[in-house]
Amino acid sequence: MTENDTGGTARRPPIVARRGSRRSGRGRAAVLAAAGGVIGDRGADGTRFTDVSRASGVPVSTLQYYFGSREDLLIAAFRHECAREQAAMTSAVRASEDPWDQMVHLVRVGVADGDRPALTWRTWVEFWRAALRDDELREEAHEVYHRWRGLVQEVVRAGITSGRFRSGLNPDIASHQIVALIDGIGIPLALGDPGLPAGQGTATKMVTDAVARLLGMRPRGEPGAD
Amino acid sequence: MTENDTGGTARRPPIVARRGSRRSGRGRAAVLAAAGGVIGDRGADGTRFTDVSRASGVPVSTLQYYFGSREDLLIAAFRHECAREQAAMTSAVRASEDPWDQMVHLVRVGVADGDRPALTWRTWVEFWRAALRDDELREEAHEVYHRWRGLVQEVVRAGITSGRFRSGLNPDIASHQIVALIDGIGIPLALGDPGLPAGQGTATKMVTDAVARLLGMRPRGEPGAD
Amino acid sequence: MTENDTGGTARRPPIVARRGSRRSGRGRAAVLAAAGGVIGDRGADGTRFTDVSRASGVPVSTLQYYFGSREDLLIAAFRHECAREQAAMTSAVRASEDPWDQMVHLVRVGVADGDRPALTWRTWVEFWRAALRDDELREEAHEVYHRWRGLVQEVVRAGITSGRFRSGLNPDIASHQIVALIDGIGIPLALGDPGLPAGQGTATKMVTDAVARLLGMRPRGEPGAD
Amino acid sequence: MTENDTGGTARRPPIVARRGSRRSGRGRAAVLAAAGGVIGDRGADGTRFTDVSRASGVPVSTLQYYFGSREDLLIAAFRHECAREQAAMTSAVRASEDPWDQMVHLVRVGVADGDRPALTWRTWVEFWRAALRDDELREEAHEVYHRWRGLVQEVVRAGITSGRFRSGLNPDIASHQIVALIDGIGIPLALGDPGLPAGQGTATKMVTDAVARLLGMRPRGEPGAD
DNA sequence: TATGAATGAGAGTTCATTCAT
DNA sequence: GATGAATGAACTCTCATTCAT
Repeated sequence: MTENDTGGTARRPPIVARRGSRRSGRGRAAVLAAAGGVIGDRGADGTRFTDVSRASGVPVSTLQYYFGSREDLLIAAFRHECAREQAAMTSAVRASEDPWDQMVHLVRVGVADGDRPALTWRTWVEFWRAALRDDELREEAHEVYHRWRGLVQEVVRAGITSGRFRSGLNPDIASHQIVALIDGIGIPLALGDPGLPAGQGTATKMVTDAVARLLGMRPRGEPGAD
Repeated sequence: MTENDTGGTARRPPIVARRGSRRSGRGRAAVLAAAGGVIGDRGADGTRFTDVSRASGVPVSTLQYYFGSREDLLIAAFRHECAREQAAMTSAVRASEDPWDQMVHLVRVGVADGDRPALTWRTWVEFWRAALRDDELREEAHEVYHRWRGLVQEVVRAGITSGRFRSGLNPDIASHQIVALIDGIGIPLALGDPGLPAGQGTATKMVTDAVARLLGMRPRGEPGAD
Repeated sequence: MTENDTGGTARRPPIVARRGSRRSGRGRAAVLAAAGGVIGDRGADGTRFTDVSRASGVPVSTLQYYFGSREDLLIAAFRHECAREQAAMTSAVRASEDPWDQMVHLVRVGVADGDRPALTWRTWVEFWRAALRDDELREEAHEVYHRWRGLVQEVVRAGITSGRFRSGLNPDIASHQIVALIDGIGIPLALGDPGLPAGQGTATKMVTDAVARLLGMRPRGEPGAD
Repeated sequence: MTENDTGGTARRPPIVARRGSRRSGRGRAAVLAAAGGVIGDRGADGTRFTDVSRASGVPVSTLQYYFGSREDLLIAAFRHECAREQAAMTSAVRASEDPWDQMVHLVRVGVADGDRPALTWRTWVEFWRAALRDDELREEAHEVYHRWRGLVQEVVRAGITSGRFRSGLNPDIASHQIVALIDGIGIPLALGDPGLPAGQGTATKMVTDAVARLLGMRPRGEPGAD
């Protein structure tokens, strides 16, 4: 991150690399989950060692021993979250054979307006914000979006091939548009925008509807125009 | 002991109310512009009084005299930016009579991938991030989005009436979808995503294309489907 | 914004509880002595962290680590002084068996116009002043005075029983009167009043004389009136 | 005072000398009364220009124009209080011809445990505290105590002459003892000591009783011993 | 004469980090 | 490997004061 580069050298212990170590491995994962919660709660910049320590029950100096600097801890936590999201997306695609169904699943998982959408999306906003100014995280973000759009493109291509989606579709462009729709709807969700049509799943429905139209599908499964 | 009532009443000088006053008014506006720059540059949380002081040439204590606390300064800066954006949007609509042209203008202004898109969008990401955890800013954000979607809805309605857009269109839902597309494309722009198709204006083109399809228009102006 | 939760929980390190710990315990006691000196010298309100740091050789941040806030440091320092005074009083009583002698000792210790009376009394004035507006210190002051008067009352009772003091004496009232005499003479001592009859021990003599008369004793040990 | 000698030269305008000026004279007196209240309330060290400004309705810069520095304002306020006290004492003596009655009046006025003893005594503690470290105020304090004891001595002498008080009495010493009793009882009063026997006027009674005994008088007016 | 605007100095506090077990 | 103790750096904020009407 950027702020609070309070003097001192960034003594990053080799532990960070030793991902697979049995002992600290468990601790690490638990800590990362706790850290993710704190980030969603207080924001990345507001996340102090003390907070993660309280949330995880691990002493501050141990956290530093595990992760190095505060910055490294935050990065690790974000990576953790990204990996979870990635896994969810992949299994969403695997849940069906039909391209449209797959797309619907993807959108549902992506919009995530089921249980507590704000919390999820707050974390994403934090992630963007952090990635803006941290090279490592920006790199991570690029990869995450690359994979994410790759997944969408696969589905789009399958849909074109199978004739479910309109033929003139450019999968790359479509993936950008679809991902933009999902991320874009996340912002009012994160902010708890009272202007959003009420009702759980409304955001998902709006996005699904738009995606159907972009892909040349009717939401009800009727043959698309074009 | 007693002294040092750090808490207590928020000593916000009356300046805040006196927006139009000659002296401090000028100073304030200039400072806010400078602060906006610093926020885009270093992030809101990374914006120290010292930074704004350096950027504006105004002493730190004077900044505090003008705005009260650092928090208040940030809020004022964000409000300033929002007002600018709002003005740009409104004049974008006024630039034409034709609904589709108006929509194209709106998208162009909104996506803003002309000169330095990253800088603009970084500021927006900062704004969202800040609004997540500040009540005042969240309120402001809701209003900004309310007005922003209101503008889009007007255009959509005009387009439906004039027959340029497809008839079954729900203006409210459409406005959510269109705004989401624009915000959503802003994220790769902010992050400098190398996966974005190269070329200035590409993002705008992708969004315009998607909007055309959502509205039932062909980008080239051919009669829309539906 | 969110960060900088200056308020929140009072991060007072557990050190406070662990009085007997070897390491910090020593440091703490030394610091408290130094702080007491600074308070007498510059006044409690004029006592900055920097001053105590200079006087004790302990860095400012360490002082905060030990005591928490400046307020807590001052309170701890006052408590330290009170404990010392209390010990001196108790041992003054133990120095003799005869009630009148005990009383004389108490007055001598209390008036303390031997070496540098001003310094001692300045600290007490500071203590009163601080206790006026701090609940914790006021509580402490009440306890100190309670014990202090308790001691006097014991001696008075013993004197009544032994026949040395006049019989109609109310020990409670007498203790208030005697303590008032001592505290009251402390004020010109603290202020270096040039109106005080010259000579070391004069203040003690004046108070002893008054106490003798209140108790129905002659200073020289002649049988008292009443 | 001592603290907060924040740089800058002590530019004291000549106004301070111009006590009698018609216009500002009124303002000055009102301000001093207000300042006295603030001092009793928040303590001298806690008394900021802003506080006095709020309490008096006079702008900060005007206060500075009137009194010069914050220190000067405090000194003027204390002088104001001392003058009031002095007047009260003098008129207390004038209220009767009989020395013992005069003494009783003096004690009553001095102990002042009628209406809100704590407030009055808090101001005195503040005065002592301030005088400890300010040469001008210490000088003032010496004068105040000189006059105060002078008054007591006069009464004592009259009492000796008239045969009301015991003959061996040393008026100077007696005045020190009596003043000490009064000031000394002021401390538990200022601190709201719960150990003080309850009931309005109790403190006065205890002091009067002690004074009677010191002077060789019985509280009931019977001929004193010795 | 009186007052609002502006500013410099200094203080407390938070927090990441280093060091020694 | 893990952790408590100690400390330096930086930042926000308060407040008296100066300056210009």
